[in-house]
Formats: sequence, structure tokens, C-alpha cells
Amino acid sequence: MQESGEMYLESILVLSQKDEPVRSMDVAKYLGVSKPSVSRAMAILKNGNYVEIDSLGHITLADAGRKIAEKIYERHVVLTEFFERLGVDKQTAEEDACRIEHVISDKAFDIVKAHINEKGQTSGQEK
Amino acid sequence: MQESGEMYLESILVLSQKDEPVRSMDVAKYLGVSKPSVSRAMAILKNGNYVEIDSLGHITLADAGRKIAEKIYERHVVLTEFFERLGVDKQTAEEDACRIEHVISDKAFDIVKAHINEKGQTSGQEK
DNA sequence: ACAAAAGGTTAGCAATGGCTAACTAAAAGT
DNA sequence: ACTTTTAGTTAGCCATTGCTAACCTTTTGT
Repeated sequence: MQESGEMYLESILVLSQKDEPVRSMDVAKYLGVSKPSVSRAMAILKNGNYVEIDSLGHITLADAGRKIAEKIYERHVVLTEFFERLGVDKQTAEEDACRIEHVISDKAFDIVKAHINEKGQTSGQEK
Repeated sequence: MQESGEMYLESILVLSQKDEPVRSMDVAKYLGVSKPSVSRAMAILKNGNYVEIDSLGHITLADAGRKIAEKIYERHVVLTEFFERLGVDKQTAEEDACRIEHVISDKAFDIVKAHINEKGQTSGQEK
């Protein structure tokens, strides 16, 4: 699984948390990429059994895809929170999380996550 | 400057800390890439005035290249230290630093660095 | 019903950054 | 001196991942 694949899967997960079904165009708009880029990515992800696409073009995560999407999304959330706790502004924290989520090791992430869960679950509510 | 360019420059900096002059082969061995990969990279870096290569093939960092190399190397050292302090084993810390050093923002890095300098400069000597 | 808009695919280009194979040039060994 | 090894370059391949242009399809609106 490439970094770009992870991004597409994560997008689908995020978009599917809204009510409407997810289509290629939604992903394209969300990620700021062109239609053909999404089209090809979906073909690859579908081929690898990471997503399913019905006759109406509605995209759903298959088990393998959901697993990856959730993993990356968790990293996104935890890393964003982590950086914010360190003192990084929200937007920068999010942007950094977005890049680091794809490259951090499981080992390092688990430790970062443990630190977040340990050092006050409630400190996210300041301001 | 691409991520790969940063890696090459950082390698040259690290290798030049030893006594001998740095040649393409040293970089190739250090990074585990082929000779032609280094050859092309050096041509690009030389062209952009990031490195100088004398008639004997000895590679030195030009000012622009040194600046980048030192920035990335500092990130490498600080991020490795940071992860180790969090509880990540040395090897994993180093591997993660190696990937994150290219994608972390200046803002986030400065804050990470400040935390390192703050929370005990001496705790690196345990064990 | 037919035209327009929206969604999706196909074809093909570009940049990045690996690689091997094959060549040239320089250094070292006998 | 001649051979062999080492260093470096050139040419050209491959995969990834973005893009535009152009073409279908399907939906929508009048």
C-alpha cells in the first residue's frame, strides 16, 4: 500500500461519515485532485479488494480498505492531538499529522498514542 | 528541493565528518542505492549549486547544500532524541526520524526541539 | 424528448527516483 | 607495460502519481 492509496482510503472513510454515499467526485474535491486521478486510484483499490464500487458509482470500503483507512485516520487524529498538546497551532498540527501519519512506524505511533492517553484525556478542551 | 535531494545532501554531510573525502561510491554505499542513482543526483545537485565536485570526484557541500544538509541532519538528531525520550527504541527512533525529518514543518520541529532542550539535556545518558 | 450538465473513463504526457547494462576513465597490482 | 579492478557516466527501463484532453454515460432540467 502506497502513501497515495492510504490517502484515498482515508478520504473515503472521512467522507462516508457523512450521510450521503461517497462518489469519485467527492474524493476528488476533498483531496483536491483531478477526476482521472481518483478514477485510476479507485480502479487500483477496487482491484486490490480495498474498496467496492456499485453500479451507481457509490464507493464503500471493503474490510482490507477499512482497516487501513481506520489505521491512518487514527494516526491523523492522534498525531494532530499530540502536536497540539506540544504547542503547535491547530492547522500546522493537522498538516504535519497528515504527512507523518503515512511514514511513522507502528512502534513509534503506539508510544505516541500511549502518551496522549496517559497525559490527561481532558486537556483537549482548553479554550 | 525534493526529499531525495535532502537525503543525498545529508549523507554527504555525515560522510564528510570522517577524515576522507566523499566520493559518489561512498554515498551509494551509505544510502544503499546504485552508482547511477548517485551520479544523476550529484549532477542535479551540482547543477543547482548545492555541491561541488572536483576533478578527482571529491564531493563537497556548497553553501546552499550545506544549509539544507545541516537543517535535515539537525532534524535527524533531534527527532531521534525526541522519540527515544518518548520510549522508542534507538533503532526505531532513528528510522522514524529518518522519514519524518523530510516532512515535518519548521513550526512543528521548532516546538519539538524546544521540548527536547527544555526537558533535561542530560537524560540522554541513562544506561 | 432533447439539450445541458455532471460523473466517470481512457489515452497519453510529465516528473521523480529507483534500477540494470554497458561504456569510459582512472587507479592499482603484477 | 599490461591487466584488472574501481569509479563514474550514459542510455534506457520501470513504477508511481500527478495532470489535461477527449470521450462516454447518466442524470437533470426545460
